[in-house]
Amino acid sequence: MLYSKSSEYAIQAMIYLAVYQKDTRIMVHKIASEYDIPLYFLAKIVQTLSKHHLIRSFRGRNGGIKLNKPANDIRVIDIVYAVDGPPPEKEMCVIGLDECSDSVACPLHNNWKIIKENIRVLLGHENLENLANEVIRKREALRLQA
Amino acid sequence: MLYSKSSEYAIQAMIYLAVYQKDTRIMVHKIASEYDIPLYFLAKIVQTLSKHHLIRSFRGRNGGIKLNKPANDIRVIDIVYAVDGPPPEKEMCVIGLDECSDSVACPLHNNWKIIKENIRVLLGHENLENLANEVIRKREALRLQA
DNA sequence: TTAATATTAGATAAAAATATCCTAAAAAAA
DNA sequence: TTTTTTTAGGATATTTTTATCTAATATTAA
Repeated sequence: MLYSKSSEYAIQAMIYLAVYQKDTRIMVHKIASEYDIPLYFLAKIVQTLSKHHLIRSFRGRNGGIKLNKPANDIRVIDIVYAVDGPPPEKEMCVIGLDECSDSVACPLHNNWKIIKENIRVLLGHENLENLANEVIRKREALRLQA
Repeated sequence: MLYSKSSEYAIQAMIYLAVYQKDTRIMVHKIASEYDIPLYFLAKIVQTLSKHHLIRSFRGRNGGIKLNKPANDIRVIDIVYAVDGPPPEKEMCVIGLDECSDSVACPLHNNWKIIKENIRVLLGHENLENLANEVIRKREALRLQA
């Protein structure tokens, strides 16, 4: 949609950590099976997150991973940039024309610009704490309902 | 971004047709070199567009392709759907959680919903005639400037 | 110290997207 | 009719993304 499958998995994993973490280490295996993510694939992604210091990882018995910063200090966009890499220097034209800039815009340029800005704001604004709280709230609502 | 490279090329080609077409046939080769699209790749895409009746193609000398409908009757979204296929029945959750629907939404659901709707509206609203006129207007402005 | 357990890391594989090649078919010009 | 030109279509190749496997390393428990 906007980020890769890898980033999608990464966001899921990070939300999981934010929801369940009370300073305990959580196994990659656990997250993978919970969210149906291929284990070894997630393991790779976790390594990337670790290298970007978004999480800390611990080997061996009682090993696992945990957030490396307070959840409210990690934004969705940080995760996406870590996994997919930062966005290209010069924003690509949405319909691939190279005579496209703010001054000489392609015909869809201005409309897309607004939408892209909205996305950037959304991903930059949401932090893991908010998202985790949302998830918890929803679960609770579902539980009471049943 | 939202559509494949193939769709991007297709949009470019269709805009080209809308801009230059005066019922003349335009060679795929011409479009490919103009926009730096791999010729044989574009040829494939053109076949798809043809099968979806968005263009008509003619073989042999003086052959080429042309729009199959008035430019104002072709929307960007038609091109994207033709090339990438229609969108999936049930909209995927943007962060891949499957307990996600309007009633039980994932934490980013509602925000994304608005953005996705904006995109859909934009692509569904813009037609080739508008875009072609924009391109022509911009070119003219550039020409006068020089 | 040994065994069990989790991540790390490197290699490999499978799938999907993008790109290329070659021959055929069609159409017009010579 | 023959040649030239242009798209059509099938096969193949390359690249990128996603997924898997195996062995190594670190850590803790027994």
